[in-house]
Amino acid sequence: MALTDYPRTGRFMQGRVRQAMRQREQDLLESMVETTELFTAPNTIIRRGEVAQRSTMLIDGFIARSITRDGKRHIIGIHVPGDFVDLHGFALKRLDHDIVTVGHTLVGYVPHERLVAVMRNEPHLARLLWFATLLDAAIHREWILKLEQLNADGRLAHLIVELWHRLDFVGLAEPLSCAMPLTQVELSDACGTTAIHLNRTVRAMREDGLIDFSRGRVMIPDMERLKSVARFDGSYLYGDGDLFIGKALDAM
Amino acid sequence: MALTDYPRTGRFMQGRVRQAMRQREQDLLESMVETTELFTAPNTIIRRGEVAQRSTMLIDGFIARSITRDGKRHIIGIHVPGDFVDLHGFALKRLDHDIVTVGHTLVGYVPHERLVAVMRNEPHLARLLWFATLLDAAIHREWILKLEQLNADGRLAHLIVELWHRLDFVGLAEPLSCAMPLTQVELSDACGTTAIHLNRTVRAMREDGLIDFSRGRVMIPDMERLKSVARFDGSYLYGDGDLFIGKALDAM
DNA sequence: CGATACGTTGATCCATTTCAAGATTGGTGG
DNA sequence: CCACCAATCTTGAAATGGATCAACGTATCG
Repeated sequence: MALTDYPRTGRFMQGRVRQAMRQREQDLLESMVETTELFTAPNTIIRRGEVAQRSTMLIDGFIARSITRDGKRHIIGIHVPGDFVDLHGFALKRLDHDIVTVGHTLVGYVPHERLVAVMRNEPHLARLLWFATLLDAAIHREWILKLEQLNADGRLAHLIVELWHRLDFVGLAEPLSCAMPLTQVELSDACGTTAIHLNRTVRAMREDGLIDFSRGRVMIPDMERLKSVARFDGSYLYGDGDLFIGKALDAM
Repeated sequence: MALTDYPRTGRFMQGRVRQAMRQREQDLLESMVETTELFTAPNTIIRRGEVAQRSTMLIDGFIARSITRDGKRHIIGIHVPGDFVDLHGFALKRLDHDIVTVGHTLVGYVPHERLVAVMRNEPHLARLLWFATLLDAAIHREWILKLEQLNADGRLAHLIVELWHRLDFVGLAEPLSCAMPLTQVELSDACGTTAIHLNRTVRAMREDGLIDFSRGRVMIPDMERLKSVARFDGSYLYGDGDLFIGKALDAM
């Protein structure tokens, strides 16, 4: 997958409300990226508590939000290309979690002063940015639900199905597989289980024909069955399927 | 506690960035409440999937966000007076969860067309509203963390300490106690455990002198010890203590 | 080719669920 | 005011999912 053969912000809100963005706004957003940076090894882009002067657009690869407590790392969110990873850092100023790259990652940086200008002069685009942070919150809520509701196999299934859908929105999923660069330790950090237990869960699900990992990808032989293990209902992802949202946003 | 001896929106952002609101903005917000409604029995104000034409300001009492899946209810967030409970419903339009009252509850309704006007004419107040939804998201993240990190006693301790702090922000907490109208079943729905297990956990914590429930209140004999059981770090609540946030918001 | 991260396995212990039932409380109508 | 009903809280015993401790295999890469 080439890293630079498409606009750097071309995936923002793709599959969601991107069609609500006017061409002018798309160009403006693209021009707001001041610099890009490529990480080829795990790296903490922003640390919890830091005061950020810029926000990060994920262009390619994966990024996790993590918090380390009592010496143990916990992953509280995962980002895919097109995500405005720490847009909330603009209004919140200091973040309550770390932003860490996973595998090879290309990001673009948007200085906060350019966001200030958008807030002042581009109310429609500003609304779209607000909407983007609300989507994050909706995903948070689903994670809360899955942690309350499911045990290890369901949690893992849910994580995979969610990532597949989000990658599909931005054109990065195959029908029966998608990239999955997280290690088992990282998966366990995101599922709230021990790495050991997650490993056994993976084996059981593999033997059951639900998932299979190989070379940074996950294979999903039977999506419907995996969804049912995950009790997955994708409406929280607010995809384009629900055309109403875009219209509602326009009417704002 | 009288229900109407203070402005209906007087607690919005209190303890957070309310001091960043100009008097004009405070008056404007107050005038945006079209009607109020008092619930004396459990009630679902808005149902998941519904298209809302107004948002709900919680004036007094408690409200939970819940999702029912596989016939089991899960609580994914709890609101205290001053919270703009479903402000995100304005931009998201349809909600991904229910909004249910807990005990006696007084709410105010703000029609969405008045929010549209704010978006157009009041950029500073609009930013504050955005900030309010980002606070919600920060609380979501902490819930994810607590579910990944803690077991039953820690989760319950965390829930209580968080609610105590949020009530304290709006002047509704006593030094060693606060209102706690949730039943044990509801607490278990919010902690991701069985009601039975939560009951045993409550007993153990009571015997240990950590918490005690009586007549809709929770007593906290030793806040520091409870915080340590909860591994509590309140920075995610973005309280006034961090004056920088308000200033950052003004500079936006 | 050795270091280092990653994946795998076994055995034991503990937290939590499940099923089943009883006790307590609060509210309502007679 | 009491009787009764429903919701809430409480307890017991057995089954299970997951954590923990301690290894060992296996990629991968400089």
